[in-house]
Amino acid sequence: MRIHVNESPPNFDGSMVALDIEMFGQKEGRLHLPEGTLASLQLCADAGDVWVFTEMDTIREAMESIQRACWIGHNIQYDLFHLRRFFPDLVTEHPIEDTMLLEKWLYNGYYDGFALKDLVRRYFGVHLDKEIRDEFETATEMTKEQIRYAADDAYWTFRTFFEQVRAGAEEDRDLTGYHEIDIPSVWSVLDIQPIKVNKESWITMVDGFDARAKELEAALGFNVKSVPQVKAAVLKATGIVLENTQKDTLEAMSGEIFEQILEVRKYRDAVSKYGYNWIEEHVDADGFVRSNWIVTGAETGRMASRDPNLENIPSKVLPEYREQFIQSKGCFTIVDISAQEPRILAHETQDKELLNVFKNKEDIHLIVARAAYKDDTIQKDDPRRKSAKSISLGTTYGLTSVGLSKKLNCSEDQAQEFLDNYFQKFPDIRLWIDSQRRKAQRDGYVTTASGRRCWISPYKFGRENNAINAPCQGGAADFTKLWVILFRAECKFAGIPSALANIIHDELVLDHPVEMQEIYHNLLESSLQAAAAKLYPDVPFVAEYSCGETWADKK
DNA sequence: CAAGGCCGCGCC
DNA sequence: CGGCGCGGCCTTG
Repeated sequence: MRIHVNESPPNFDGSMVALDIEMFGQKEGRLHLPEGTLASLQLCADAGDVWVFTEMDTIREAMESIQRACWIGHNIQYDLFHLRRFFPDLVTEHPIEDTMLLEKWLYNGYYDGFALKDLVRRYFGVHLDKEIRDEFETATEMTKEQIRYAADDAYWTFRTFFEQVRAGAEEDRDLTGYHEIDIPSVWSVLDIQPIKVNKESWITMVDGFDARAKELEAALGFNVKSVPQVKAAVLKATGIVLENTQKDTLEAMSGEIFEQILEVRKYRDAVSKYGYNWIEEHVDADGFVRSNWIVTGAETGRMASRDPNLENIPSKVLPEYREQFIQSKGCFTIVDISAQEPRILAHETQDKELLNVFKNKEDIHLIVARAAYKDDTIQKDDPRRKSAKSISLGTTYGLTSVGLSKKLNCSEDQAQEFLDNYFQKFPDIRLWIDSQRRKAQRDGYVTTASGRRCWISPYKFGRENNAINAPCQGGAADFTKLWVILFRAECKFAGIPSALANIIHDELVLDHPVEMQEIYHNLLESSLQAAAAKLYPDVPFVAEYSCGETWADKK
């Protein structure tokens, strides 16, 4: 391999070019923030030469030289994010490939390492040394070794991509979903705007939680976060020997001590997980939060969010938190898909009754409640409707009577009866569950609506449940990704920004000027229906829309 | 003493 | 009963 440093780039028109950057001055956990300076750009379009550029003007020249090429990266989202900071005019939507996303498309659930190092080991049996990477944190100029290291990454990214394509073809794998869902999603997540929080109000709120936790904790006299201490205290106070100290377990008990423990824990967790530290770490000087979005975060194909995770901000337990997320452009539009997973279950199972529930625009949880309890008089406000939610949800998780009985705090026999009644009403669900389990056993994988393959490890505990859950959860992820892709395209066509500020699995949050509310509503709805028509043509999809000043302003 | 396993829990 | 990310406790070497 020849390394060309700061030479004039060749003609890359029409090529497949592996692209990789190195950055100076970045810190762990903050790689996704607009921090650090560009150290170098490496390009590789054949296995013989790598072109390394270390000066801003030669990097610009190199970026210009690849405008009519397809870019290949390993986690190219990272490279594009930083290159766009310095050369916004040269990093607009462009043909790309990604060896990490492709590897996940091919083998998610089969392997568990998806770093370039892992791929190079798998495909070529070569060990890549990554220790030199740490030097970039404090360096300001590249040494010979660093240039060599940087060149290696582009070289191996290039070779890996073609090896993956070869392997995929050999196994007769369909890459349509990778190209139509995961790859365009890179542009979707690059497009997610920072979201504003009310820092002062957040701190005041946490002050209150902290004071409450301290007061209650002092009265209890032991550490509620310590399993041994909680078990000992409960034993002493009630004589009960606890198997675990989980929320569900304690909630099922009656007695003052259980309520007190849960109360302290709630506020303790609030302060430690979403408290002063969260503000300090994640709220930038401008009052905005910038999360790291991961296109394929879960084995099912779901996205993930970290540093901070914006998908698990309390909403039910302490609704005050979502009030601290505030509009910065006028108002939020919050849209979520109603009963997303049950709709996908209807598509997967093709159960006539279940399909009819949605075709007739009926309330799924109410219908399930009436079936499970064999009582047609149940109405919307009946508590049994809420229990039925656990049955609907549980189906997609592979629930058993044991799990359901714990959730509903009833006997196993009773839970079994509810399930029997449920499957009697929706017989094809049970058939589908059996067929998924057999398929996972026979083929080693199940698939989602986009053709995404979820490998089910035969050695993993609970694999039968994964076989059922993966198509539902993964199919829901496919849907949301496609929805956002189509929505972005419609916004682009309309000449307006996509305004996307957060994605929470089946919910989108948009931050936009008040007068744009109607147009965004219309574009969200038309892209939603287009995504549904493509992936789930036989099930009607319905979304609920809200507008307001904060994320808590949801119907 | 740091590292890592485990538990517990927030969201969907 | 499925999927994540993350903080704290507690054991390990």
